[in-house]
Amino acid sequence: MNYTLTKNERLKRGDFRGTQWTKCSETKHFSLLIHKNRYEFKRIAVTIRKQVGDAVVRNRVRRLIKESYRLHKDLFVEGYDNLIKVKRVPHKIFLKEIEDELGNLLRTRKIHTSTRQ
RNA sequence: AGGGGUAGAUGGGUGGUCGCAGGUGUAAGCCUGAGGAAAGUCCGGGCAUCAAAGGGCGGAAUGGUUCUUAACGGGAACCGGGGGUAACCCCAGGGAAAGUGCCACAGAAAAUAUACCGCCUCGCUUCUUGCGGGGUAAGGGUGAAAAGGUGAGGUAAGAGCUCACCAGCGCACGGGCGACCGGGCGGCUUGGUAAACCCCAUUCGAUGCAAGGCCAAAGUGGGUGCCGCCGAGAGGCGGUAUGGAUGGCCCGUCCAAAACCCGGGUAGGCCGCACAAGAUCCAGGGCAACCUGAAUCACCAGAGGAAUGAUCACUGUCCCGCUUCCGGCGGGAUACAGAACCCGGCUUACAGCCUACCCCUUUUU
Repeated sequence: MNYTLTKNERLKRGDFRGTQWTKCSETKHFSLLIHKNRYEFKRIAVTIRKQVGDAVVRNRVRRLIKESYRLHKDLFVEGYDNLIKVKRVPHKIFLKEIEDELGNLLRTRKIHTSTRQ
């Protein structure tokens, strides 16, 4: 188990073109969309709309989500692209809160991935 | 001591652990990694492409003067006007006798002046008085603004009708590079609005790094005007001057026409891309903005659905409470905000703390 997040694990511009995303689950602030990729490993991307907050808040939320992914990689499934959409900004932007909500997001997801495989 | 004005600085620190991006290195590792505003995208430039980026019309911007600068709508000094006891601050600050338009409500009248009340006078009538004609902008009332202001003379009552001073206009003189200032003379006078159209002067080609250049999977070939005649067709001969580009339009200019010519270009990658109007410091010039010269520094952010993060410990600053001999303990606060080609400005946001100079008031001497 490694706690890294390299460039290959991030989605690039071409990965968004014509991709059919499947919405798996959703919490108060986030929603999770996944898509089977053609690699052996998992990848992640975070999207936040400009209307959600200013650049400082958006940066902080994205970094904390990436940090949570890095520390809990085992919760994600291999061979899938994960797109986390931030619908609105939580009141408390701390690592603990983001980790907890992301845990909830992934726990409610399980059914969908099993049916796809 | 209190209140105020101007200019500026700072934008928490140290260490550990887990990570990210770039550079370097065979590797281990080492080095570097957001801001004063990175923001708003409001101006100006560099750079790049567009057919030479040419002329005219249109359009846009600017608007006291002189400087400064790569350039500016920025900055400096000065002039004029306004505000403040003062330090100081604010001003799109050219033209209203080139023309057109507008000036709500109120008011008699809002621009070739006008007569509602009042004042004076004449006629008729008459007990008081009333009616009609004429003169009058001194007074009343309205308004943001009422046809120069104040005073004296003058008059039937009045009026730049006359005179003095003031304001404004014109003329020459003196001073200043200039905006303008000063005193003098003249005739006595022409409302405001140009961030209404407009006029004048000056400036501006367009588009922005998603500019643009190079390589290039996949997929796929493309172009060669029109008319007439001949010919089965391929094609040939002759004629016509058209088609396309110029990004608001026109002129002008350029490109293409018979046998072959050539690829263009998506995904993706590389470059553009950080040595630049560079930073620090010194000397000289200038009231200042700024300029000139010398020295030193250099891997010093370079991402791309977008790195610069997370967490722990100690600690700095400020506030509150408790305790109190220095002091200690507990709690809280620590802003605005995130590079996206790069610079020079402007504007806006900003917790706390600090510095310099200046002004006013009070007290003491």
